[in-house]
Amino acid sequence: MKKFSTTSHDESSIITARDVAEESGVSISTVGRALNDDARISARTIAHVREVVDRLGYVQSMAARVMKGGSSKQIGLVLPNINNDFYSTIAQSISKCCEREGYSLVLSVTDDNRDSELQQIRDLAGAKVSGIFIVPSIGTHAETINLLKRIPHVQLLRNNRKLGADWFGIDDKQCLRDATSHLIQLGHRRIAYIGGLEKYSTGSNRRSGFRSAFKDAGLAMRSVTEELGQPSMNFGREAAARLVNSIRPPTAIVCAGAQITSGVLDAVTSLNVKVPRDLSIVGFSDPFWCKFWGQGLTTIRLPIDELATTCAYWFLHSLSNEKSIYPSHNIATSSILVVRNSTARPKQKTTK
Amino acid sequence: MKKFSTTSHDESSIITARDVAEESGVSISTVGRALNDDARISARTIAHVREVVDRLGYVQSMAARVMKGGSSKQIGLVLPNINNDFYSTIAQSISKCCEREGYSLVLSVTDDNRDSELQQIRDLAGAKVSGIFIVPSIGTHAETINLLKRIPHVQLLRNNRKLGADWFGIDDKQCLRDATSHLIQLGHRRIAYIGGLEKYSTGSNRRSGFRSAFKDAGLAMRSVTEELGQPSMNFGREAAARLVNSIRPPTAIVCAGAQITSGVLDAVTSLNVKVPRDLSIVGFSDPFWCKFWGQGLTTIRLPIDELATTCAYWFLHSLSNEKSIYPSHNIATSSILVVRNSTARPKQKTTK
DNA sequence: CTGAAAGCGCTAACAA
DNA sequence: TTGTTAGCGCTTTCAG
Repeated sequence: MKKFSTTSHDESSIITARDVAEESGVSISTVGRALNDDARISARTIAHVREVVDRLGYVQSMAARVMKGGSSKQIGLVLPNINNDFYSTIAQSISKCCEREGYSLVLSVTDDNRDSELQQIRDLAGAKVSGIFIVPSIGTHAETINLLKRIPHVQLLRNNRKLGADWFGIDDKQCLRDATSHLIQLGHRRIAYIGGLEKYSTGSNRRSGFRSAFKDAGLAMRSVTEELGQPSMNFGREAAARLVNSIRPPTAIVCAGAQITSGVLDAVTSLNVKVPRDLSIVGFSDPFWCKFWGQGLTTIRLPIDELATTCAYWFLHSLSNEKSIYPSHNIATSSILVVRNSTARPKQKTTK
Repeated sequence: MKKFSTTSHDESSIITARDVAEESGVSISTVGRALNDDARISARTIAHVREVVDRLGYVQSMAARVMKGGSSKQIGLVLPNINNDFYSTIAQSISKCCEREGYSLVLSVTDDNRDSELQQIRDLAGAKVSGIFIVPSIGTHAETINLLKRIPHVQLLRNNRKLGADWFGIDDKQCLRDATSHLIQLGHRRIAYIGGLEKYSTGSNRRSGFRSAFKDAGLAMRSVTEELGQPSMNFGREAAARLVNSIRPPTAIVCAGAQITSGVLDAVTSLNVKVPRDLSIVGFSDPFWCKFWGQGLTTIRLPIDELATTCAYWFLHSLSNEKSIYPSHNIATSSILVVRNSTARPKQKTTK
């Protein structure tokens, strides 16, 4: 039998409900009930058990509870990465919601690699997480999809039709149409679009938004360039450099991705391009430093914080309220164009 | 008894080793052994079991393994927040290390709130995480400390003496001394320091670095101001505004915190202060956008990525190699001052 | 090489 | 109001 000192908790073996039971002279089930505020247990016993629990520093074993069919009270968050403002804001918001609702957050960073994604979702399944927030990678493995059939999940931003129907994202089409229209109205015609590959639902929607701005304006897309690639800073940097150094550089660039924007800004800064005199730029997403860039960067401000929070509460509540009345499919449309000083009329007319 | 279709995995109940055993006509223990590549199981059986496992989409239950005394293969990461470059870089690095070593990462965001910290560490203890990375809050509860006595953990950046001895951080004193010396050498004397409270180990070390720069230069700290507060953007903004609007504003500001730096830059930008003509600024930490600020922000570049990676590998290895030969206590000193264009000689001599 | 059985810590159904 | 007991799914002896 174990012995405990009253003040120190250095006892190396793990404290179980049984230890608490012995120490407080009741049975194991009484301990369990006391901790769950079971109505059948007398207030006096509850208080006593609680006192012993505190003294011994007992924590309930999640493993045992899960084995009995209980919830793990863990939620998975599967993201391409976490070291940029866009996703880290999402993580922060979701994390706080989970904490308030009594869940722990298991973070999986996939680097947009489907193998990594599969491995991590296997782990989440093994841990019997109660649910998963996922920004799906592309070419998600069939096994991943099967695994997710067994776990409540909600997609964020990107939308893979093979996964569950629940999705929260932004209106990608609208926000790129607004950004592009802004440039068109300023008189730009030779506009370049730098965005993610069409394999990403976001990439395809944003590109279609870009194109629809031309249609709205009744313009042909003659002098337009579209650069599609990985939604990474590197790709943005390379694409921007390529455009700036081309024979007939565009008079404006629209960025269709947060990390792409960073890359573009980096390239443009090192190449010493005068913005907006020689080139107008519209960025994507509005981290707080955008106002610092040059004389201020014109960007599409996305309500990612609200999006993540709304999504998190909806999801966590639908987990407890057994798939409540809420609708499945949502779009947060409220992205707005913040016009600062990186966009202006083009120096010279591009169409006569 | 359950029935499985060969192609679909929609069976709603959970697939256990027993299901695999039945389906493949061997015993449960054989399944377990096959999956652990036990030498005693024939290659043919292993292959067969594996095939069935893949077909049924079986995933081992972590809960059951943990109950048998196994490792949860989960690691906790306890941070004040995640929505800024500093901590999100740490999270990214640690996440990748954990993935490579076969661990999942449980993310806890404390907001520097000790109650939240306690709650989250209780959860981590309940989940029987194998270890914890923690940036401790201040005034950590005694119960938190007791809980951590039972869980291998390593502190990051901040150092609470009441917790375990393992710590990885930066040389806070050195980096602020370097930053301050730079300003002194440029001729500044009326220098303001904006940093975290002394309750934070980082706050106290950085302040002492600031002061030692004056000592090194043989200067009294007559015209110096020290603003101490929460290491938040808001505090940085307020402190900077206060200084700029004071009767005798400083000719230079040293920031001793990443978020404080953001706040200072924000204030200085909105107040339209001419940098470096009227005010020199040294920032803390070097996210990629620092080169965009004004003509480029002079900052202290910290090796946070390397720090986190080193720490993660050391920690994860010492978890498996039962507290290996590595030393306990580490400092990564290699922070360097990146001089850009936010620092210059002061407009007029402050000391005659 | 493989199977049977005990038990990890907890919850919940059944007794008392 | 409280105690007893049977598993949850796995690993790990000990027997074949």
